[in-house]
Amino acid sequence: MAVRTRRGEPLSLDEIHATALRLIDAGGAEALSMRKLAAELDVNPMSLYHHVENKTALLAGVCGLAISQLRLPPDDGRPWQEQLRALAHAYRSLAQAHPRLWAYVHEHPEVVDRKEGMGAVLRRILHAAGVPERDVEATSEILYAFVTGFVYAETRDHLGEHPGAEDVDRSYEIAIRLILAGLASGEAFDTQP
Amino acid sequence: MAVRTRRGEPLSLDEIHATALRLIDAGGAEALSMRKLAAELDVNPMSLYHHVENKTALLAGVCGLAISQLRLPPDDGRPWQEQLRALAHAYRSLAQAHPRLWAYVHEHPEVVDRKEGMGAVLRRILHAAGVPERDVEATSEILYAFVTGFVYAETRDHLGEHPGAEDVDRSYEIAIRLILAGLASGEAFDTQP
DNA sequence: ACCTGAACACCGTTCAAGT
DNA sequence: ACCTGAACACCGTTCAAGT
Repeated sequence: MAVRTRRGEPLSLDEIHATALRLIDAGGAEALSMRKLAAELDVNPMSLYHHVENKTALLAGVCGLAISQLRLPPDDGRPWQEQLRALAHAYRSLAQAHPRLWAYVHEHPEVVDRKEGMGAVLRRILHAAGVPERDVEATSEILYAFVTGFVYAETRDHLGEHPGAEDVDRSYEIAIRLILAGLASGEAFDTQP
Repeated sequence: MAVRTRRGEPLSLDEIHATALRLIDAGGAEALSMRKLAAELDVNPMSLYHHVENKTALLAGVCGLAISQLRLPPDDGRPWQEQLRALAHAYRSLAQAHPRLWAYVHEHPEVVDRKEGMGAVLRRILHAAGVPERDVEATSEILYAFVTGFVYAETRDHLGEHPGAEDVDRSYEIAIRLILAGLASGEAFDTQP
């Protein structure tokens, strides 16, 4: 719409990422094309390849940028239940900020390193929650899948409409409590195979 | 590879669906193209449009076919825990039979009617589990998201490699037990907003 | 009725050439 | 160094024409 006054000035990676994110927020990652992005930047499509290896790398870059904005809750003295809530809340907030990008992240798990960041914090919390050492890793992956699955479904459902805050937040509260109660019971881990 | 002896005989919708499913099993829905499918059927690409409205409708058809193979556990007298296990098991088995198609289903939730089939059975079980009436619907969607999120992550992780049955099945068992224990505790539902 | 060939409007990406 | 135009190998789909 607005005519951009580029043309001449150098075209930075930051500018590419920012514009790509804007297009993804508007239409989803599947609607982003190198050619449309170039048009939005008022630049020849092929110029992009000077700053970015290919489309996959571009998308990975944008995802990495968003992921780096996840503020992981610190290891203060709070009970593990509160820390787990805080972590889930941080993740959900980020997804809600860029729901369409987050859908892409969920569909391309290879762009996020599960071993660092969220994974490490999750494992620490599960340890504090008394999960047996041998099950911490598996439980971490399970909870990651639960929370991402829930947030994916939630953001997808509400992409068109307004939030409808009331019901959604109650759903979220129930989901968190189900997980906390399941963990606290300890019943999930007493197998002996 | 093998030269098909079509050409002349009429080209049925069933044949199209079956061949599409085979291609999806091999390379995923994103690798399926109308042109490749036509080549595999030894037919002009445009002939497909005589049997199918477009690519989206074709994929919806294949998904519907797979979904219809879900054998929902009957309402026998078993305890709700066992029925929930059976339902989750049925869903997971189906996903494991066609993991790449199932990824597509997960990424396109509009192709499955959440109100019927699994949803109805889930709600019945949750009712039997003592979930308060007002929370049955929300809890059903939460558990659906949890299970699909887990199975999606699981099948995606193990698409290349062999199952590695031991660890995976233990993970699955922990996931189920977490949910069962969370539900049984009743702690998720005693809010008063 | 069922199939087809040519064509249109898109893609991502390579490569040789321009400044 | 950075950008570009033409070209290649793909897409989904429309439409008028063939049997």
